[in-house]
Amino acid sequence: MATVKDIAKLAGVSTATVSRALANPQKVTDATKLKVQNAADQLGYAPNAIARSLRTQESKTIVVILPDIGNQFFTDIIKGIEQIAHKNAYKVLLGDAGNDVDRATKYLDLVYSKQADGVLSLTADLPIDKLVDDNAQAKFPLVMACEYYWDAAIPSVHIDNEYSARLVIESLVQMGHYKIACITGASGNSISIARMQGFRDSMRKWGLQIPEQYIVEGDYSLLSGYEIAAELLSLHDRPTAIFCHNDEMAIGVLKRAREIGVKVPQQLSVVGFDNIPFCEYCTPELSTVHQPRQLIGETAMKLLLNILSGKKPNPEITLPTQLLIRGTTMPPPLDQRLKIDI
Amino acid sequence: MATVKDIAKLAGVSTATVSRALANPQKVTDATKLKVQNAADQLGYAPNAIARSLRTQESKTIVVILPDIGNQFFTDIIKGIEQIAHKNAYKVLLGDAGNDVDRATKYLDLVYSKQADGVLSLTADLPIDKLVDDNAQAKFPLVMACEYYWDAAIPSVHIDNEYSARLVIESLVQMGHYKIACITGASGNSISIARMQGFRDSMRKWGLQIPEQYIVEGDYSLLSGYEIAAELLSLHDRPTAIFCHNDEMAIGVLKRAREIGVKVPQQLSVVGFDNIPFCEYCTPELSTVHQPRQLIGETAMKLLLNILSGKKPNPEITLPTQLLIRGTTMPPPLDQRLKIDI
DNA sequence: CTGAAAGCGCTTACAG
DNA sequence: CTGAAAGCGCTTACAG
Repeated sequence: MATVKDIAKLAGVSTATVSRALANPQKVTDATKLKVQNAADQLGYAPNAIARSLRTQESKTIVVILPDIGNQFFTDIIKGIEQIAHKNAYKVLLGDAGNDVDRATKYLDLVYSKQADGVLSLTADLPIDKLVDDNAQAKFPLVMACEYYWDAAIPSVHIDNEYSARLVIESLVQMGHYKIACITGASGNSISIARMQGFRDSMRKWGLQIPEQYIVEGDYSLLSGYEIAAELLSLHDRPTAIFCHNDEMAIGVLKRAREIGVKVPQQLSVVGFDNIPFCEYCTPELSTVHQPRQLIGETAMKLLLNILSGKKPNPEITLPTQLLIRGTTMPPPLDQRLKIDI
Repeated sequence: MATVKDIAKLAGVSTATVSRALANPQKVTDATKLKVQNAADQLGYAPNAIARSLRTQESKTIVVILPDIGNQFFTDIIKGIEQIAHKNAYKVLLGDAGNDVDRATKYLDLVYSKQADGVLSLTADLPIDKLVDDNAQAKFPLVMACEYYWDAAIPSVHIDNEYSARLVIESLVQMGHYKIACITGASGNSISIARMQGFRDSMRKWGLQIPEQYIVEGDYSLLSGYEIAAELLSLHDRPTAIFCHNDEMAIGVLKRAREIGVKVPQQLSVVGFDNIPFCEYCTPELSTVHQPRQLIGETAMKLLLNILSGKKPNPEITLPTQLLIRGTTMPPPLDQRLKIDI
């Protein structure tokens, strides 16, 4: 492999000039620029990014911590991140945590070992003391997307989960539903907590009860939706609607309902969250909350870029969502319909 | 950030000893090991991987080139790759090509810039001259998985696509289908070519014709299946079965059939390929060909590890598949059934 | 505009 | 077992 030294020799200049000619051509005569360029081409020169990193103390790489690469939801977010990153000459290292805190934490080492300049985390399932100091300030360039911490000053990009959940419940109540169950994400999950809050607030506003067994904890997988639906649908007082905290679980519910002969949406309304591509390919098509995923990724990356260049970024950005009523929701059977004056 | 120098000072030894105590503790007295260890802990030392890379000339990182991160199919393959990589102290850089040759090619630079030691490519949509020299030998540590080149000696791990396609067709023919259409991947795609070959061979074996308009090129997306199904199902002589070269397209076909009132499987059989998780959540559940995805990833990574450690690997490994007949296939209507003696 | 020199933080033959 | 020294391949103040 050719190095700057080889080019210097061939072009008859110093290594300093080679470096300048390649990186800052305006700092060099046209003649030398040409000489160096030719020599570099002739030798098939490829700069050693490792050596450059060591010298400049930056890797031009950021690491994205992904809760689970198997989750469709993150696809467009990553596309958004990559687009902005590449446009700004940053490389993206994707770290899949496989839903494991320790694996996720491991990726932070890349910053300390100087292989990455910053972190864009799509999970808040990380030990907070590794991220922030005693003043709740981030220890290194860090941005959160989708998830966030309540108690730390980490810049983050997310939707209004509480409000979006209220939209869902309002819509169901307007249709006449009052027996509404909910399948959540893991118990500590910040997103799920906010959606739960929105759910509870909305129900309280209408003076509606939530039986304890109507709230069940899932794990965002197809299977958990499928299994929990079995419980929910065999309840003595069966819910007429199920609000799932993501689309995968909702799709699991649809399958179970089909198998045990509960008609969707006539006997059961189902709402998901995220609007992954498969929603429109379900039978019936899944009602859900659309998130501007690509925009979330782009915005988060721009925030990180700001931090990386030394600017103080806005600490928090909230992006809009949209309730999509499709085929899995309709008013409940007449005898189970809420009677209120609207 | 503390460096070996700081530790050396604090522990009262040389930097050479620090390096040895940390990396090869057996080459050092227990006493010094302890001193160094303590000093390192006290300073919160994190080794600079960049400096180490520059010195050792290896990054302990491999890059995986992904055709499209949006494709569910690759999830488990990546899980397999990461598992073996991490177990062997290699980091994995995931590069999403977004179905773009140029973007895919860009990731090869990481090897030349010394940021990665080798490449594991999940796509063959790459300029071959960038990969191999005039003797068709790989220019750097490189392994292919799933896709491959016919004309280059690049180690690869894949299934027998031709044989698997024959399994599908045999099964359909046994049921009595003879009007079998096919939705392929992009025209140059090695996998799709092989599956097409298997399809043709099988049909020829039974003396069955394939009308030209029964073969349509898709792009492995939900949407392309959905759109192509509209053409296929409006044909004057409609096929009784459609073999899709992946599950996404098959799911698109299911949606279209539902919309225009073609009953699956009574009036139309559909078979996919890959067995992604969503297959079992379709209505009806999708018949498909199962690929041992995680094993493909693990095997490919082991192959790359072998190359990285200087061994000559087996050039090619074929892994078994399994035809899964589920709810989307059954014999065609009696009047459209093939009459043969089996 | 150009060059000589130092240095980023490690590791590793080479002596002792 | 330990240390002094060189060097991986760059970039960048500092002189000129």
